[in-house]
Amino acid sequence: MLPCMCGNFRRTSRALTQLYETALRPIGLRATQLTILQVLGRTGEVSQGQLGEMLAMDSTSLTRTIAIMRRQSWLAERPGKDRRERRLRLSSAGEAQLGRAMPVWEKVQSRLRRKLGQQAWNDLLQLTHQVTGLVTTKGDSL
Amino acid sequence: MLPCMCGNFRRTSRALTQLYETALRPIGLRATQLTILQVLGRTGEVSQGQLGEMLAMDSTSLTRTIAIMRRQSWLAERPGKDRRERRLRLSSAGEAQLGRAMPVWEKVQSRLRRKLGQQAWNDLLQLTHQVTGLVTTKGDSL
DNA sequence: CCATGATAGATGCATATACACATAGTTTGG
DNA sequence: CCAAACTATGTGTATATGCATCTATCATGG
Repeated sequence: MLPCMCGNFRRTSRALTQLYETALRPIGLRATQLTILQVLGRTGEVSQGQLGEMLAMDSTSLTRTIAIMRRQSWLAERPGKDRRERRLRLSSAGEAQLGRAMPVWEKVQSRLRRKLGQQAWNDLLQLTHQVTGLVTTKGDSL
Repeated sequence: MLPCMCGNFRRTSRALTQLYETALRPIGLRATQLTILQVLGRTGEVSQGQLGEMLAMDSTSLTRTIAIMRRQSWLAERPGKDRRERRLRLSSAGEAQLGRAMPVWEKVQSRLRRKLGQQAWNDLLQLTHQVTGLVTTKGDSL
């Protein structure tokens, strides 16, 4: 058991990413890309900066990932009233890709949930969410 | 709260990585590199493949990280009896770097533990370890 | 001992990701 | 209305990471 919380999370993320990406490989989707499709599917149109905040990801990092997803025609964008903004949403091809991904994703989720047990599963979703909130809160004394 | 366990872990990893790397930046150490120093400090000499297994990381990915750390002279290596293997250990400069990193790391760990509470902290270390084990076990029905 | 198949690590390629810095557009005090 | 400060995103650069594939070794059955 690594004593470092960060090292632990990074290791588990690598393991989970391999699990999910192995399942998603046949439909040509990476873990990050699935997350973006899922978030946009829920929220509708958001700016790149808002998306970065929701994902705890540097919004300039999203520039490259979005470019890749646009090449696949999964995303549509338009400028906002503030013309510096890129407002992003799923294209119809993006909705279709999300539709192909969901059954695969649900199967992986289910198998993992069964292995872990409902209690540990719920605890993990809650705790990881809590940590993200604690760590990303502005002005915290961390 | 993202519904995807993988997406959740990846997001929390990004947040934690920023927290830890901000603290480690003054001594010029990345999160992955700290983990490798800590593991080698504990285990002594191991092969690249063994290290990859301990970190749930593709051992060929380690080739590049190890090269970077060797440029900093933090690692020493020698071939094993099996001459395909690279057996790795900390150099004295690596031990010194680990020594510089530990107080910084402990401070970040403490602050986060205080914020989270001892119970959540322990639960997280245990649960993340469990997930890693479940997901990386060979021949699992996942 | 040798041909075969298996394994450890190296390399090419692609994505993920952060940060520093450059740019364009916005906001605001005067 | 304008200059200064601020903000959203793009770009250059570096590390992180996985997979396919290649090479050097090793292990094993004849």
